[in-house]
Amino acid sequence: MIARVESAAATRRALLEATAELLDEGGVDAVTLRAVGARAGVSRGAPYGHFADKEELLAAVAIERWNRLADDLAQLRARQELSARSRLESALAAMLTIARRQPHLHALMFTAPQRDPESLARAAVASQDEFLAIVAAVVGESRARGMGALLLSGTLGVAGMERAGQLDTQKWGVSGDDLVGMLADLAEAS
Amino acid sequence: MIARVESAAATRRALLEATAELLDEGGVDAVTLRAVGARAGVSRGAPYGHFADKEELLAAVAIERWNRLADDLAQLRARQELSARSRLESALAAMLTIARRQPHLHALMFTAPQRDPESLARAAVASQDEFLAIVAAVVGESRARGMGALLLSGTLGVAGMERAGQLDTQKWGVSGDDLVGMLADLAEAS
DNA sequence: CACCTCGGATGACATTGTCAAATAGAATCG
DNA sequence: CGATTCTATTTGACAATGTCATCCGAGGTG
Repeated sequence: MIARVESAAATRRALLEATAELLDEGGVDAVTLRAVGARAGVSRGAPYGHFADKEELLAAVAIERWNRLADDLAQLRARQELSARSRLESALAAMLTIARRQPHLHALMFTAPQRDPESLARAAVASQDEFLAIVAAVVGESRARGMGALLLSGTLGVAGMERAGQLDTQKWGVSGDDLVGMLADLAEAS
Repeated sequence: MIARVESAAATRRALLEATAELLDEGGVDAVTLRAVGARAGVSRGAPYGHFADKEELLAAVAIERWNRLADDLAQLRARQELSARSRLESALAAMLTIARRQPHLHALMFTAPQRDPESLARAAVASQDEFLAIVAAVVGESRARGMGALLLSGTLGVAGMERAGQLDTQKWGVSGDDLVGMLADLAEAS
């Protein structure tokens, strides 16, 4: 019955990809189980064979993105030809890029599901740990945790301001990129 | 027809308050037009006499909260018996308090409506200007805008991390309050 | 070949946002 | 004072949606 589990896993994968696509294209409102099913080539009820409900399907997409980010950060951390500072800048930029290119997905990554809030938080830990290591290379182990939390929050805040349309460069005299640059400076100077 | 406008305005007010209550109690999913109408003592269709659609009703609640925050910050700015530093700390704390006590409303305040994104952004400007003035009293006019953007983003980010359950004090060695304290230190030191 | 297992399909239902039509009650005018 | 107009509100209706109970059908097993 290997064909069976293969096909079942393929369906699950198609559902996740269809969900991610619809999310990027039209936001969370565009993600209806019927649309997901149609795009994945199955029926509207198929998701219930793989996920408890719609929220869990969305959470699964967010978790996958967290895992991919962890991989990206791990690879970044290993690039010793870069300075610690530029690795940090790249890490911050990577997180900001998600927010800019996939704003709805990014919002989902920071939205705790009602049913199982732990699953999302657990998926985020791997990325956070990689990020912590990158920060530690700049500020040292002793200050890494506090500074890491500050940089992570700061970047999330910049993403949030941008998404809300409240980071008018004319008004503030700085762009989102400037702000993450300031955060990186802050780490290096500490 | 004074009685008319009074009663119509009263209905509008009741709708806004019912929406805010339901939002606080059960999140945005708990805000159904039927529930809003029931709590406000009107029917499910009554909101359409005052708001274009559900989104505009929710945006109106967010706008009201922005306006109230602007008032609070203006009052805070006028309290000259406090040091500039403690006024700044209070301002940051005020914004974090909204996120903690009314997380769903706070999220709405940073969610641009599809229909009229400008209305929300415009309502936020008053608060931002008050905040800018409070920051300027600490860092001076020249650095106020850039630092203001950094502090505002930082606080928003802390709120977001807390709401997502991703600001584990054990893991990071700092609390949300510690982080806004770091932000205030940062301003003062600049 | 009969049977079973299980992913997937389908029918059904309650909930919801939305709008057109109907209603009522106050304001205005003759 | 009576007729009319205006407008906030109600109600009926409908399509879209999430969800579940039930059914189907293709593998694999005896």
